[in-house]
Amino acid sequence: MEARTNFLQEMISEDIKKRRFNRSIRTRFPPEPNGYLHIGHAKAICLDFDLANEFDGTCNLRFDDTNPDTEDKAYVEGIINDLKWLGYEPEIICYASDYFDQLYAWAELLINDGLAYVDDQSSAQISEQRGGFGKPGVESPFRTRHSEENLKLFRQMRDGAFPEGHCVLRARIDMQHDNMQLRDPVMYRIRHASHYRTGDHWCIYPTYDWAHGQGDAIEGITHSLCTLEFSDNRDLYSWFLGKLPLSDQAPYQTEFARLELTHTVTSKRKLRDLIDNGVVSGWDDPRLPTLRALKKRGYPASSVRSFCKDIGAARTNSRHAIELLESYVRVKLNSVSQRRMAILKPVKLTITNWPDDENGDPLVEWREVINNPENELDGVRLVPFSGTLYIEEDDFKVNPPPKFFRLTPGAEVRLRSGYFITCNDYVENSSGELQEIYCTYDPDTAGGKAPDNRKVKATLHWVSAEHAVTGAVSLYDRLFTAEIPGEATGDVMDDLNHQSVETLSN
RNA sequence: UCGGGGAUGGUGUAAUUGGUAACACAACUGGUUCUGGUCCAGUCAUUGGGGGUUCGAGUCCUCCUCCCCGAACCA
Repeated sequence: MEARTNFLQEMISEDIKKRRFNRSIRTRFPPEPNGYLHIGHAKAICLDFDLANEFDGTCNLRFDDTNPDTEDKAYVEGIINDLKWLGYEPEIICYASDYFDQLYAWAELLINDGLAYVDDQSSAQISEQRGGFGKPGVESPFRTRHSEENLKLFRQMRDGAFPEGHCVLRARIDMQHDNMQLRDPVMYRIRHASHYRTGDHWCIYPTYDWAHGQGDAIEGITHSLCTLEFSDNRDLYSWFLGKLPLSDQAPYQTEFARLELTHTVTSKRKLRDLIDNGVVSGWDDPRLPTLRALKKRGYPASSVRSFCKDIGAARTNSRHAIELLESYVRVKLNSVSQRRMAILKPVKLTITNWPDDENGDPLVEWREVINNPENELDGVRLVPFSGTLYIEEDDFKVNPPPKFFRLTPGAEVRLRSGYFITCNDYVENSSGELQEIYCTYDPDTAGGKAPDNRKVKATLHWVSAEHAVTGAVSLYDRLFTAEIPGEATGDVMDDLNHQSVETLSN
């Protein structure tokens, strides 16, 4: 795969060339601890970390924990582990809640500068006054409160004098602005809830907009990358930073398109619904696109990383075919996986001319089998071969369709690393189900090679009946039949693939 | 309705920044093969539409069309 440059790399190169920052490149990955990471986050993570690495910078992991109602410590730990599995190590692990004191102090600063005010209206009133697309908003009657009063009220908010919803702190920007984000956005709201890190120390919590850019500035972030839906927040991001006394050049925000994949969902709400409704077994169900699920399914982290690296970044909304991700997994697995033989749906196969050993029992031969045809260094293993074997039900057909190359009555095939066998007979039960297959083997084809160089059309997997170990295997398919789940009816549940898992055991 | 963003094959990303559409996935043909895997070869777009500038336009100008995001005390 060719590594192509994306617009973010060009942008950072340009900043370096123009010496936009007096410090090294610094990025951050800012998840909210209210769910686990999925493949969409993986793209953001790879972008944040790889960009930093590429330009000799660093990347922080910062938990955006400004909403005590929905966040939890368990998610923090889960996310840290998921990130580690993906193969990245943050420069530091930090939390928006680390900055609550600084944020509070800066809020008082804005109040003193007449740039923020306490609004006693309900959220419904504020929402209504915000106006709409093309309709300017109207100013709150509390917008002209004096700084001293605002400061007094804000401190009372902090000290728990008011119930939830009684008032909020708003930035004083412009109720007529075309960008709705700048119509006096809320900076603090009252929540009498305990926070998983700060406990009951605070009863006012900063909003995303008031916390995010400030956290970036505190950490010395240079490039704050996020997804497209935050585009309109960018002006607000810059506005806040422009009003604060910062010693470094302020970071700036750039957006890229989030990763969407066919036949799956990545919204936290939809994932949660699937779990809560018992459609899947949990956050790590192998049919989910969460990192812990991919891990459980056996996806190598490196293939997830190369996938993310190669899809790059752009500002175009798009949806990648899930097959592309799968192809990265296959490429990786094909090169590193040691092969083993297992029979999922067994049918008994007896070799009628197989010899006995000196005790009169069927001879057991230990055949040498290559572990990985892609890598000689993986060596070989010995596998027991005898006169009674299991082969895959699908590998035998009494009445073969055209182009069926495997075992049929009268046909000769190879048992991988074993012998050539020819089917002479088979037995079915009264209901026509296959019971057993009878074959003869050619002793001259040991190891699967014929001395006369005759070809055989198929090579079958097998397992010695006497030595076989039982087990259970789950075969997972995609969770949704539709490319875009829910596109037709609006409900993703309507597009569920009801055969997304098949568990076989014996 | 207003603001912001976007449009290159079946899918997604690229195009030395105005120089003759590349790479991957998918599909289809054929070949190889001790995994119907892998591998190899081949086929598959004149860039949303119109007009313009130019020797030359996916790249510049202009008009149009369509798509996405935004009116939480969510992030």
